[in-house]
Amino acid sequence: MTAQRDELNAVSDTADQRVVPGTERTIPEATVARLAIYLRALTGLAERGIGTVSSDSLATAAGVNSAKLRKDLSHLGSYGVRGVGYDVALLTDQIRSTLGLNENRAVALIGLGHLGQALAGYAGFASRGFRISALIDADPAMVGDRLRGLIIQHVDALEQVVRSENIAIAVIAVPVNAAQDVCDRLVAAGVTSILNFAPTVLNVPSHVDVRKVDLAAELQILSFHDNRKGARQDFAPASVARVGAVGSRLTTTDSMVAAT
Amino acid sequence: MTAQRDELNAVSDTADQRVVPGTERTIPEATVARLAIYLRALTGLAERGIGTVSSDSLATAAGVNSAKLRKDLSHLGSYGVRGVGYDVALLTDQIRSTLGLNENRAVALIGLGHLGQALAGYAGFASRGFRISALIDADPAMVGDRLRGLIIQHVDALEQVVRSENIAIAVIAVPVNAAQDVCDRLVAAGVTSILNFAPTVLNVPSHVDVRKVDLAAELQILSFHDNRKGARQDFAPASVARVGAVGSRLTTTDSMVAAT
DNA sequence: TCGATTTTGTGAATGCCTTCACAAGGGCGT
DNA sequence: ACGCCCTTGTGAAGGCATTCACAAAATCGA
Repeated sequence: MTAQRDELNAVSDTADQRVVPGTERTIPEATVARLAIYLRALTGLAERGIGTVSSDSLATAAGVNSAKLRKDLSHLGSYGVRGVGYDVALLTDQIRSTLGLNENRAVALIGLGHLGQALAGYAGFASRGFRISALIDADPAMVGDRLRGLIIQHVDALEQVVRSENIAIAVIAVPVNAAQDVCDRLVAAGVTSILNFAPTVLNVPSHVDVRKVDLAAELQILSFHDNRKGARQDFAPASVARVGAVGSRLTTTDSMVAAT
Repeated sequence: MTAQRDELNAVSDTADQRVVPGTERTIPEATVARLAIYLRALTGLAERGIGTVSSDSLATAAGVNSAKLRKDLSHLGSYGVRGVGYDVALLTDQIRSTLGLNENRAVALIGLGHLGQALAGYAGFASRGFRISALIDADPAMVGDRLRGLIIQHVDALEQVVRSENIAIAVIAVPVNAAQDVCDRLVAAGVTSILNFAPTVLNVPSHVDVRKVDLAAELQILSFHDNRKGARQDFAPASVARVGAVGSRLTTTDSMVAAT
């Protein structure tokens, strides 16, 4: 899955990438997912005035091991300096560029229930490369209201809004039974990337990427492991940390559905 | 510093398959993550009165291919009937049991900002095996208020609440700079599974599981793929003029400030 | 009873990711 | 200049996960 065989990707802006002919730098999906984490860690370092960082400490800050970090960075042809480490500012630029975050990306948010409103107000979007540029809901009572500086539009105007703002990324936070319909309309209007919070599988054509966040599923996965723990070492209240076999798992939301 | 529990798993890694008496099997992590999806799909089928389902149609409903589904189910020793399919009710039970969802699990929710309040009201938790049994926030103005039938408690009482309700699973929805502290206290109070919405890496001892949901990271991953698509040729559907050039440099340069 | 048909369960093959381990490169002190 | 030490970058190895493909059930109709 994960369709998208990528070919040429010009757009190298900051540092010149050695664009070796025939070397289509294909970056593993798992690596891409971690780049976002590295970026976050780098931002933290920069704020603390740290200008250079070793793979070891960056890896620790990002919660991975250093071999993995180095392998990941090697995929984007990054420039570390042996014996020294990585330049924080340079690496930040490299990753931002790789992720396509160099100018803020316009995002549409559909559905302004509790979750939608929380997302609308989430500062992390703005600070990390995204600008919510359209708020859409189906409730007539909400339409016209102003939220975070934007006017809420009716879902009837969805296509028009998406087209006029040239939006490629949308966030779906509508009730589960409306999700597929909204999705279809977004896709028809030209959206190519969707972040889905509705607990349902969305059907999309193969050129559209869908990522999902299923909150209850996350808890269920935790529940599974918790269940196991309870069964294995019979209890042991928070006193001693049995550091034996299983390491703590640190996992991310997964799933990249690329459609049929 | 910042010890990383990942440790070099020099110790037996594959050898920790301690099969406890009973039906303990080892289930791949990737499979566990999908079980939650299957469960959701099964619930949908049951609601439509469907009593039996083939691996093929269940797979379609869950957005995976049927071979993967069957392999997954084989790990939990499920009983499908050859030539017929799976009994929806039976399979539902099997998965619920595997995930440890047989009785509702108590969950504590820490942080009642916009996101926290949205989570508190999320019906999907209750309907899928979880009961939020404690709401905690640091804002004195909120403490004592009633939200969704629960009284908001002050974070000072965190340990006491967690212990008295015997809570093993917690959801962290506090600002990023408070997250590690809250995490430490939860762990000390006996919590063994954490779902983290704060955009930071949490440090925990090895017996604790952390899953994280990083909303901005999800968008960034989409951004990466979208970037790749745009760089290719436009295969613009119908009329939509997907601006070929990535140009349009408005350079909003709003730097990065820590989210919260 | 038997053969046709359907669909599961699973070894085997393949491919992706992670981890290992070390040579190559670069700075720094003397 | 010259070693010494540090850290990167990366082949190679090893583990998981996915997919393939087919034999083994199980039902049904005649």
